[in-house]
Amino acid sequence: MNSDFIIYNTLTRTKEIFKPLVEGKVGLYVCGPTVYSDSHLGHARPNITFDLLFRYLTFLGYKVRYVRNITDVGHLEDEVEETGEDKISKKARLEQVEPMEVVQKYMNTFHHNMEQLNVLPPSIEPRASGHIIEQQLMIDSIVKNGFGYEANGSVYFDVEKYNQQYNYGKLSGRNLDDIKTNTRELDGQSEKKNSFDFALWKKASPEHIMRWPSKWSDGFPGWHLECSAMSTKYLGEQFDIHGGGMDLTFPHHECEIAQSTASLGHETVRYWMHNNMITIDGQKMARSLGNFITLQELFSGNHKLLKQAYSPMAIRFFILQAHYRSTIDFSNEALQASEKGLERLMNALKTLEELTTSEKSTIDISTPKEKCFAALNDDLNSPVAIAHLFDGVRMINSVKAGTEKISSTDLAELKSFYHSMVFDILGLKQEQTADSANNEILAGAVVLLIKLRNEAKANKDWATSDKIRNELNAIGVELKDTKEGVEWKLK
RNA sequence: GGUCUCUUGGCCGAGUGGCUAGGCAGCGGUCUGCAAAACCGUGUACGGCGGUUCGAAUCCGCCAGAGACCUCCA
Repeated sequence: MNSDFIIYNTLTRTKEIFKPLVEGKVGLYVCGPTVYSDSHLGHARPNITFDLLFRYLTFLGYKVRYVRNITDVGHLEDEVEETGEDKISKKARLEQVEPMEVVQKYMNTFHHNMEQLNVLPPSIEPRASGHIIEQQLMIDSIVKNGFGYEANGSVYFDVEKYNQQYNYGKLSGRNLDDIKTNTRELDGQSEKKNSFDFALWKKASPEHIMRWPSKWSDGFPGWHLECSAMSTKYLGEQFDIHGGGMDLTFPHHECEIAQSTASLGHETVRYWMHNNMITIDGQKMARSLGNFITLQELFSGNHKLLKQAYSPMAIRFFILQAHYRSTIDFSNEALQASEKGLERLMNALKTLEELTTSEKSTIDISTPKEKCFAALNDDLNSPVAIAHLFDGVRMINSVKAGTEKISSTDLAELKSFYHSMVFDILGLKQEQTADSANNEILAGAVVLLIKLRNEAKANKDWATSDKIRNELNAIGVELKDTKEGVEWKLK
């Protein structure tokens, strides 16, 4: 690549040329899910966005260490109850359910869903529960440096003191005075010096079952701490990119900066990247609004808002068709449009394998290619890259239709470009509809029926030929009469 | 209430001070026994009102509407 890769840095609010800390290597940390319930449509966004980043950086030749955590401690207790089928008494429930059971169950679901979406696994997937010691050590250094204080077995971060020396609010564009006047006063915060101080270590209440011993109390780490501790552990005291959803900017990422700075004396992250939200009818998806759709429901179509099932690839394509920093509004219409567009793109990839070549090309294949990469280099602009991919689709179809010609060298280049862009970078794949054994039997039967239909056609017995076509269509096999003969495929 | 963002053709969505993506849907045509697919042609959209400018949908102001964060959140 001869042009620079540019990314938007939330910290500076500008697009910056990406320069890794170490030549040829990239350290990438992304906030992963809290595994207390099924993964939902919202989880698809950051994971696909940063999967694209991971894939593209890799394609550019970087050796990427991608760390994405699993949050499996902290506020888990409350959430377990909220999944509430019915109101089993708290105590009974806590006695019956091992928290790690909940964690394991939803972590498995998450992994399965990510695989369906063709999201590559990260290089390291650390769990907060496995890094309690690292977190405790970090608390030690924060306290030692004077930015943390103990109160009644819990440890809090002293935001006001930190802000005297550093800038609390630099990422989210807030200043402490505003926060002071606008933070809601909540009950039970009396042990904190200020309401905006946040917990580094929380003493566990008697019924809280996830707890670890410490010199302060039996308790659990504060919810911002894991990312600071684990990113530093695996990527070093300074690393390239930290990603996550926009809703994490404040307070989560702001607190991460404060913790790391308070502990190490300097910031760790060079580029902050934030993906925007998915909305439904213009509103963020939330349990309380009743517009919450899990990935499982999306793939099966089993939800009142869904008119049909949507394949994982249709969801992936839908998300890639919007820029990651824009909100994207969910609707059946939009998803159906993506589904059809994806089909068109994937058909063109099959067509690419069947094209006949000519002496000279009448098309310029370098244009879509260059524009595609230019788009990705410009802050990962996947929608524009896809637009240029469709320009190429028109070329491919024109060659097939015979209105344009392509040389063998151009065809080879075009194939290689489409394979890299569509499969390796965008991470799309042809969907499998049946296993290969079934396919063989099915193919034999379909070929036989096509043969019978051809005989009927030869006799101008349109009733029979249409019947065969319609019946096959009804069970999911689509026939097309082309100049080269009859083509068929599973719908 | 505070901070911030957004408002693009039927739908989704890029982009940008003049050369005005793309997908889906629609319409007309070619092809076909018909259909499908494919191909060709077709839409001067940028919330409203002012201002700056030779020129703004793109910059500025005001108004209206929507949303995000401020509490767990992707």
